[in-house]
Amino acid sequence: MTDAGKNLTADSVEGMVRLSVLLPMPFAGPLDYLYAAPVSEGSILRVPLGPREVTGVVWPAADTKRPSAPDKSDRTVSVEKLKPVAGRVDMPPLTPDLCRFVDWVAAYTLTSRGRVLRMILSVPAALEPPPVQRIFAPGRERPARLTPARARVLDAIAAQGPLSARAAAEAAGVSESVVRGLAKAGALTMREVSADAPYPLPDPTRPGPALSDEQAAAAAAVCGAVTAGEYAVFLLDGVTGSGKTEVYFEAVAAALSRDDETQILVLVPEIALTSQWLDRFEARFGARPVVWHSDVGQAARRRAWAATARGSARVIVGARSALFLPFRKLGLIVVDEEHDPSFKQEDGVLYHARDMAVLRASLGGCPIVLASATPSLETAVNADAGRYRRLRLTARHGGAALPDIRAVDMRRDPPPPGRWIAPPLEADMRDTLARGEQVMLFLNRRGYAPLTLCRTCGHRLECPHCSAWMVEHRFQRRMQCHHCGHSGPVPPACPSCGAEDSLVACGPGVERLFEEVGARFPEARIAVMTSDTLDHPSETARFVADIAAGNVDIVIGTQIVTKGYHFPQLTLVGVIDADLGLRGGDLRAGERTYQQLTQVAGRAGRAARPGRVFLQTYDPAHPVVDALVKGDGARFMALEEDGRRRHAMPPFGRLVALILSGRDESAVIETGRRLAATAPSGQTPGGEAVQVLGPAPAPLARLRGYYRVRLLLHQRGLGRVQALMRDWLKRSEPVKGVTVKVDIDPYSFL
DNA sequence: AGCACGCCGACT
DNA sequence: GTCGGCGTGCTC
Repeated sequence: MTDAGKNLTADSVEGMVRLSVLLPMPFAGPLDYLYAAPVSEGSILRVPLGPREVTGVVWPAADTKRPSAPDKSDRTVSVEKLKPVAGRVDMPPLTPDLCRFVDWVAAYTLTSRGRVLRMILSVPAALEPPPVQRIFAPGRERPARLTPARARVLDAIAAQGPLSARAAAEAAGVSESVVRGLAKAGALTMREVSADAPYPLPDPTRPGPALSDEQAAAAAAVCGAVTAGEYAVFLLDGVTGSGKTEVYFEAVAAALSRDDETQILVLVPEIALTSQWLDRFEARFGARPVVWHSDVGQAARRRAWAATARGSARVIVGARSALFLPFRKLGLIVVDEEHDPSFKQEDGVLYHARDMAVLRASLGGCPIVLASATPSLETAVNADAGRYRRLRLTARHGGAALPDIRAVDMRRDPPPPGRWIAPPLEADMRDTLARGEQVMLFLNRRGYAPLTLCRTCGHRLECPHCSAWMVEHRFQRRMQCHHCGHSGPVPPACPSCGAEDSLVACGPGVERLFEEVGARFPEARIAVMTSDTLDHPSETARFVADIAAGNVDIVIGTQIVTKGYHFPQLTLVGVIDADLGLRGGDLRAGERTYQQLTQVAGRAGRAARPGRVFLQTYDPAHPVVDALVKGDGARFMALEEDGRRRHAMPPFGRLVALILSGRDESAVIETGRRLAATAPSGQTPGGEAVQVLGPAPAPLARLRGYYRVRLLLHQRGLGRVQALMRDWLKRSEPVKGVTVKVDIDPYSFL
């Protein structure tokens, strides 16, 4: 880094240019600095800020066509106050379309541009020179004393080429001091190289699998857009097991084949990013893609970020935050399982990665593929309106049949008291196991039981920080809050009345189901897959390999098992409580449950043997259950669409949630009152009716010790709501100690 | 976001 | 008498 501008005098200001620099902090807009020469927009700089030095990005001048209102602090700071830039960072500039993307996301989500830039510059270490590694190569001298240990080290390096001290020592079975000793004696020479070896390149010329006619047609459509390098949105709508991945792999191959620079981003829900997915990618392209998600360690993140910015990373697969990587030349985006609710970021900057991915593709001028067996209503409506091009895959790959789905009426065929598997499911489990096939039981509830109460006084064990029940985790012998992570021992007596042996578990969790299955099927080998048992990726890989190898008879799992896995011997799926997701009445409950149950059902019978799915329900006539049983998702989604249209709910209207939270309950309530008093009502300038509901206590009225109140704005139309929201928030007097979060297009109603 | 400045309690 | 709690406020 240079020190341009040191000892700056008043006169030399004349020769300097003014630069707008956006900092990765929650400022309203860029700050101005001086620099000796013009610098291209997107360049990454070091600039002084008060007593410290920070990283910033040279920002394009405000674009009046952008949806954002101009920053209030637009008046220019006088030249005398400007400080000179401290230096430049050795990294290619952010591309103009990435800068525009930051502006758009900030304007859309009502956050500052600086906060969005912070998501881009998420790995400060990547901007520093890459760490060096010391490697040892054969030297000129012959060692004076060639001990056996020394000889083995020299042999290892002769055979494998230059090695680090650790690698050489390991290969020779000696300690690192032997290696250093050889270097000191001149028998080895030490060299410093960048620790970041380039990522292996995926090879698009390797032959792909044979595609069905449907797959080939879909692949051809996407590849055409990739080759043309034009913005286009495809909905790849294929039943579970139809081979959507193979189709978009063809598009990845086409993008890789364009030139040596084009980059590809594949977004997947975090839990679908499995070793099985990576193995498939490697089998197709001969190398693993660059992986990006929250569990990737510090060093790997730094390397992935830098390689993306420099263009040497060609294919990046990641969770939603990968959308904010600094690509140089994006040629294709894929959003797999596009309906998945986990694409909605629920804290910090609230954005929907699928929607923002479409925006990024449009700004970057590249095609995007949204893939799902159960497309979201939003995407389906866009496809029907012709904005997206729908590509259908109607048949399972390799001729496998879709599973036979039936409802088990729990009123007619209830399980015995204290048990959760109804007789029809239990009978089929026996038959399935007798045939040597596998069973999966799905219950989206971690722990032993969702509720523990006292038989004597009726007291319920609640989290001290949240309005939520403590969940017993019997494997760990602890009570746990699933919202804040608070945990404690299982109390020996009721904390309220003191009665001993009076606490009873109510309802099933996967651990309780495990107990029941163990009792009913003592011979069976059972695996429980939840975020508790799969907290390390290596653990997950072991479980998955074990199941795929047929070493497990019954898999019990939460939603973690619903995606991404392919277990050829699995033929029976039992959904313990198909009604679970339908309670609570949020806007998308029906849609989400339909999608989730379709995905779990899709785990059954993916290979030669046909699959069966049992849905245990107290309401077999419910449209969701009915649609699944009849295999008529289209009718269900049409019904859902009709309801949303009638009520002008998304995707035919807009919702914005305000979440107020603070430690002091009365201050939070007061904020709610003030916001309600100044709430917009009537019609927007565009003639769309708006209405504000609330304030009401949030469904989790207390979370981590914070009181939470919600307001919901509903606009009966699709006009922009941002200006209206900004005005509203400006009109309302803030209360100290209370934070107000704005969630445009909320998904979760918690 | 940091980090300073700034005004009120328990210690050398 | 100081050290230090973290509550506002500024950073080009």
